[in-house]
Amino acid sequence: MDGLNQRKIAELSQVSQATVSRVLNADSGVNEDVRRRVLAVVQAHDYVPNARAQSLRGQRSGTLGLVVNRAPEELIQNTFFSVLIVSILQHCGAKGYHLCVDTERPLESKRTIHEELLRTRRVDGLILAESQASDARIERLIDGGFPFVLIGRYPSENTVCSVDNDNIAAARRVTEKLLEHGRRRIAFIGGPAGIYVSEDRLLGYRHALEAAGLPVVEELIANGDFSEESGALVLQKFAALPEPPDAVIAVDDATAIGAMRAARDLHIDIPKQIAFVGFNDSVFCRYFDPPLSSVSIDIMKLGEMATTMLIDQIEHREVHPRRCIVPCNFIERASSL
Amino acid sequence: MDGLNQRKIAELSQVSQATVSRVLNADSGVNEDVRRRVLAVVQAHDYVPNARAQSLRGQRSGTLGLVVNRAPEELIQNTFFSVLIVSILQHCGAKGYHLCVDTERPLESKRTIHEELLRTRRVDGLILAESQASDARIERLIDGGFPFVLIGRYPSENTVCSVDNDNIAAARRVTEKLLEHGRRRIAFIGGPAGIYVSEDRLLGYRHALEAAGLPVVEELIANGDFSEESGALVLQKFAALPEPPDAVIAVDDATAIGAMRAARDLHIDIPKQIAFVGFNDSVFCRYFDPPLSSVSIDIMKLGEMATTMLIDQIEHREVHPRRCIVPCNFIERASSL
DNA sequence: TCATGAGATGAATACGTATTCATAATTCAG
DNA sequence: CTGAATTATGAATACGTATTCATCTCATGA
Repeated sequence: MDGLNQRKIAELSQVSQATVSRVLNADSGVNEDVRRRVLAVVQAHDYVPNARAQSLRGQRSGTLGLVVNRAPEELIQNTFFSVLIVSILQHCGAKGYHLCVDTERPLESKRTIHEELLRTRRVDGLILAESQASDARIERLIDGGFPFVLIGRYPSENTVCSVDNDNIAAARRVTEKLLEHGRRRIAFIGGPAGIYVSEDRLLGYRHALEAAGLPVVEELIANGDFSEESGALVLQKFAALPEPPDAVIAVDDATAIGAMRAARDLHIDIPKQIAFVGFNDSVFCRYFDPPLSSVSIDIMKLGEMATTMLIDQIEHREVHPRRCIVPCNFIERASSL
Repeated sequence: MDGLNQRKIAELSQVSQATVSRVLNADSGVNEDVRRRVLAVVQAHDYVPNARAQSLRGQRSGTLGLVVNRAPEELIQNTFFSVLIVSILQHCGAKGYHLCVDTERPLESKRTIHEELLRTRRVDGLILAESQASDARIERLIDGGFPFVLIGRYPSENTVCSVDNDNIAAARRVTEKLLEHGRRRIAFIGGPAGIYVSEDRLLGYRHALEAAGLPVVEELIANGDFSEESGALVLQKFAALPEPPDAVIAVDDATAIGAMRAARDLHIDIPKQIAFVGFNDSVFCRYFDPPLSSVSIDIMKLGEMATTMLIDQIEHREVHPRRCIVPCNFIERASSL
């Protein structure tokens, strides 16, 4: 154990504790001899200042919080989360912050993790990666004036700092591309109702069809639940239609792959009879047969922007656009050519 | 902003700050009326104690540190990391701890992240997920008497708390299984030299061969670097041998898949002419053609044990076995049948 | 020579909590 | 009814740092 503090260093250096603090913080106005003497003692005893005391005194902890409010399975399956963490971690480190990660506590505890982290002053700000963001908890953060950045979308966008993919634009681009390739009955498989990612992608799909003067056929729009099974089920329904689709855009790679397998099982030729496109560009997309086209999301960029925006807020710098959009990249592979 | 503290609550409740503290900490010896009065004020003003002050005063931060000392690419590619975090997160939460994640800082900063976190008292203990653990930094942690748990292996095992897979046993089991299936020239593709995971798995492979009375053929043992390319390269060399292998165990799924693709490109029949087995049981294993056999690692368990052991140390409980081994599970798929 | 100011340093204080110590109020045994 | 034991509470202190305020020294200029 240490038991070492500035007072001890001060004694050993024959100066006051205040001077030790000044030396350590590179404060001006300390005699060169004294500075050297103190530093010598500090080094000799390998003294390290106590971060707890610093954060109590300094009113900042130097720690950012990341709240991941998703089901464990989702966190594990999806690389989104790990890439996000790595990205945030890198940028935190570069700017001298630490990162505290938490998931929402179960209902048992009254206090939200947001409060637990922010209101107790454990962290200086929060990055929220929530599945559904429209939430009373967020209102409380706004009311409290706490610095936070939302990854995703939020109804009142000008109030809240947020970072998001250009889901709408990306889905639109994918749809347009499929139209270019001559596909005419393009279907869409979303996630559960209310998930904004799914809604936005559906919106982009609609936009593209409307812009092309094509009807939006409601029977070609279905909901899954981000699982392979749900994709397969939906595809079977699609295949049973009098006029089955000649292309499927899925909200998710897993859904896309489920649908694709179902199509293969029905001996439907991919991509000749039907094309498939997923979202996320998961590692396994290129291993599939045929390789699955997918929309690659720049998660590293997402994390970078979120971190930067949050730190800007914390350090009272102007946060330029309150909402930042990171463009996606459509990776075309054999499944949609 | 809050600006709320126990003194203010005390004033409003017409008691002393000490009493407020006692009420909040469910201390005995406080009059029921007073308790109710204080609690009413606390709730009315939605007061939350300041964690910074608590940790300064209480000599504990209630936060664990997780240090991930690996290349960003590795963290992103491999699900190991994200699963580990999720697991640790869950068990931290259950026991009332928070989790601070950090990567090793670049060399620029003199101070190790270990020191940065532990010595500054930012966290109460550390979980180290390092690629090569044998390190002077660890010695310093031991000397300092800091609580920490190593994920992986360490030379002086009785001194250090560690959690690990049974890499040796698992590799041995895989090899034996392949022998059972009639494979006789089994090759092994490892990672870069010095990575203990790779060394342990190689050891298990050797053990199995020796136990079966078979020679360990050095030309069937090669090093990759956890990448597909390296797997492919090694396989091409293997294929060019006078007597090519009839099975390949790779240290890693990526390596295995690279090798498998190379074999396919050479029109070698899988698994008839050559079998493949990887490690990690990545999501994409089952999507591959043929589906890749792989050793599934119970990362959730790993995280649980590490967290439990660390918290036991921190709370001065006896830590039963200093080293815990989590068994792996061989998932056989078409690639090795 | 003295007043002025700059420069260096120590003393004191605040950050917000938990805990010890002292004290007042109450109870109990005799 | 008194002294001792118990209980409830407030005052004081410590955790370790950063910063303000006061003090002291020394040089400079008139």
